[in-house]
Amino acid sequence: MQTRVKLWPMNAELGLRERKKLERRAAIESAALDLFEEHGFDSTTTEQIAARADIAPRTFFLYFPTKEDVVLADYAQRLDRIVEELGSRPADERPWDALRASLLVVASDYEHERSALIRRFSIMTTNPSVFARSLALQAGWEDTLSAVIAERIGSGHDDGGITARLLASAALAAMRSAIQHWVISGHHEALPDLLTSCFDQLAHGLADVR
Amino acid sequence: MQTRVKLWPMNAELGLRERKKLERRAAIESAALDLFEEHGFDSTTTEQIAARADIAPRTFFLYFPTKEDVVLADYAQRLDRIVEELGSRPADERPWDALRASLLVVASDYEHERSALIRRFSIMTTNPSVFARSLALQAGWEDTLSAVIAERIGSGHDDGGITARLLASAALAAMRSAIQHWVISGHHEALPDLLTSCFDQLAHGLADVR
DNA sequence: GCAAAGAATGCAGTGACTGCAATATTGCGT
DNA sequence: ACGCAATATTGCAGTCACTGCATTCTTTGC
Repeated sequence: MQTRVKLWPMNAELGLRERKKLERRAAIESAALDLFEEHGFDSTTTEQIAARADIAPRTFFLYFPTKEDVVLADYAQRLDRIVEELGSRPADERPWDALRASLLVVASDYEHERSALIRRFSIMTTNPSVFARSLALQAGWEDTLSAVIAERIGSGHDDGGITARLLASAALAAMRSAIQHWVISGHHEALPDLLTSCFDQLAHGLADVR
Repeated sequence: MQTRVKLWPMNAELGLRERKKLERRAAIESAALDLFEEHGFDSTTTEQIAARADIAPRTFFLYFPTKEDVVLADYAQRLDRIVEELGSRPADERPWDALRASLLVVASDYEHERSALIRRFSIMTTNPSVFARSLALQAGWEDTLSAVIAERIGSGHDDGGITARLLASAALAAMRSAIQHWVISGHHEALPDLLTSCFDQLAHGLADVR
């Protein structure tokens, strides 16, 4: 068993330039999260973040497009991970099962990173603009996933991709529901179990609930 | 058969004050949408909107919390309509069917208001911040709907409301998928039909797609 | 008509974000 | 080592959404 920490992916073969960039990004991120926790998201200015991260105010925006995005800096890698997993699933597996398996990977990442996530989530749910940005990024996930799924189910299902979109959309809805429940219930149940149960409920018996 | 126009609900019994407020709100909205179409959302300032609506710049923010919200001014009433419909559904109907029926009401509203909606949608999909705000508002719908559904299914299902949330979330996912497809496919198919088909796919056969 | 409640306005900010021009740092060939 | 090209950082000046507060108008109930 191997504990995967990976704050940043291994950056052995990267040049000095790239490595510094990664480091700086991480420095900004951690400075920002600290400040958000201390003074709240709204009361923290990008200048303060820059100061603590030892960069010029202007430089902040070379690394993050908005203040909100700092809180959600991990989203891109999460999506990569999902897509990667989705690509490595057997071609004859049903899309729904492939989606379930792929999202489970992320769910267990989440489970392992609990404490770091709680920070982010609490900022996210507290602050409308961060929350909104988070949903927008997830909509991007939906686009990506539905494109991958559309490719998977191929031209047999030539419905303009609505089935693929629906699959992706439902899968992410399951994910959000599971996470939401996980968070508000104080992480009693394991996230992967919750997610599995959501997927099951969606696949069977959604219409049968009374 | 009765055509329901209702840009604003009938405001016969309202006092002058309330009536003026409604009018002003509508004036701001229409001024804003015109300007957004002419010059784009980003290049339109709230001052310009105020100028065209004949109000002081400061007053804009008495009517709308953000510039984004002008584009999404109808969302509150849509939700009201859904909840109202949901409340009038027979108590023994299955939640999923009740949700379907309620969202169909809004879908047919949408269908009838095509042209007005296209304006909004094109702004929404073009502009990230409007899109994000739209998703945030829909998340609010999800909260409301899942609370209503939770009440409906009662304490027999005492799972902390995750089933209710999942139902609401899936229903809205169906709605979004249907709308998205409706918009990008140029409104060939009728929105209510698309929505029905999404609901059906979700309820049966989601897991069976290959 | 009058006083109290509520709405509109003006003013003076704050802070996120941008374009641009100047400067510093790094990578690479010699 | 050295210099040159590429790239990253910085500073500056500006725009604009949005806010609090004090002031002025408008409506309403009497």
